[in-house]
Amino acid sequence: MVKDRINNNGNGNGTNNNNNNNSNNNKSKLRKGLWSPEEDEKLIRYMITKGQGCWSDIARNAGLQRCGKSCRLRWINYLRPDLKRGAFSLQEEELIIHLHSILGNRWSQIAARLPGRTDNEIKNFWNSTVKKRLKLNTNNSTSSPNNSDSSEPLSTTMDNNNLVMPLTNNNGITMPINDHHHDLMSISMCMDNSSSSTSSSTMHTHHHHHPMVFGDPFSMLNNNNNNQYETATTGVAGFHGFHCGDYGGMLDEETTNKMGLLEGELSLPPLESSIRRSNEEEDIIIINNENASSSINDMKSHNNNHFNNNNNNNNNNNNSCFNNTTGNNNNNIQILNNNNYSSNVEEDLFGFGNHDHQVENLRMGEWDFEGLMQDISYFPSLDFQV
DNA sequence: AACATCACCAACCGCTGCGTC
DNA sequence: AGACGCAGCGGTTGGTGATGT
Repeated sequence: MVKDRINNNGNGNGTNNNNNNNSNNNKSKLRKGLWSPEEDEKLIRYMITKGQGCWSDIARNAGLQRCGKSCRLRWINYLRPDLKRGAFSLQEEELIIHLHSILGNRWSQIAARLPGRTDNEIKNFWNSTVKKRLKLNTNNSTSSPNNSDSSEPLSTTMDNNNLVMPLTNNNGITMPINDHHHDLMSISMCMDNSSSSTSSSTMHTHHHHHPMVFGDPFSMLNNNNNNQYETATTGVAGFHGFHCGDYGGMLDEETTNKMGLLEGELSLPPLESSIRRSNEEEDIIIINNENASSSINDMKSHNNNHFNNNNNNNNNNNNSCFNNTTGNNNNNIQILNNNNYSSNVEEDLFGFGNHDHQVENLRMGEWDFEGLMQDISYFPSLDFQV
């Protein structure tokens, strides 16, 4: 649920408008607080026509009395057309829990593995929902009394030759993990497919006592479970090259075939940012028959899902705004409409292009997934190669 | 109905890292 | 080398609607 809240505090400024800063007239004119629909429209128009660039320039040139930082946040967290919006699915929640158990409060890295979700969104979701739920679970079971909050990942422990995913972290949160479906597959999902060694890894998990939906990494891309396999074949672009082994018997043969996967082979989403920098590029086409404003309205509607396949694709692949094919090497993102409000925009329009740093950070950052996999590879019950 | 409290989440703040000059 | 600008990140705040009393 997303509320389009308009800030009406009388003077038209943000609720937190800081008028104390009189040393800089320009700054004092900058709006703060909630964004108005007009501001949204301005920003979207600008991003559509000009694409992404220096945010302070964008703020200025778009006629927004906002700082560049604010524009950037608004775009990334709210206006970007590839945002999924809506409630988190169970699968996403599971994934978030797992990723958090490994990454800690590295929200951007978690978000990079949840297509269509922002770090802010995940962070809020975690703080408002998951954390509480986990604490409840903690209270219902014995757990570490340590109550300090922590941004560190939860620890993993060994239990009788089985990997038992994080029991408690420093804040005493006990992960609701009694099931063995919390296995290495979840860890593997966190890995960057840039690693050649991991991409060829074969991972076996041995315990699938429950038909864990989480095992379907594509379902998290689409809330409509009826269509999850459609999503698997036509869904979010760039899901390639990451093979995670055993599906644990969760998919029958037909499903496997439908997904176009070899038995025991599964392509999982790598880092979203990695997707975006993939050499295998995708056509992203937004078609609008009306005018720019309707395009904008469409983008602003939270059901737009330009980048999510859903039941409405009418089995027409051309309708898919986000064609996922590993062999698709044409990389144009096009905004099309009938009113000359179209432009070929660079990839950056959707915030894709500006993740170079992020990609680098993710690859070079402090979290060494390769190392993680090596660290865990000696777990006796985990039969995979690194 | 009125008020208090809770829950959610958009947006801000401060900090860090990186690139450029 | 250091100053500066910018992007990005994570923590925090505060407004608003929902819910409880």
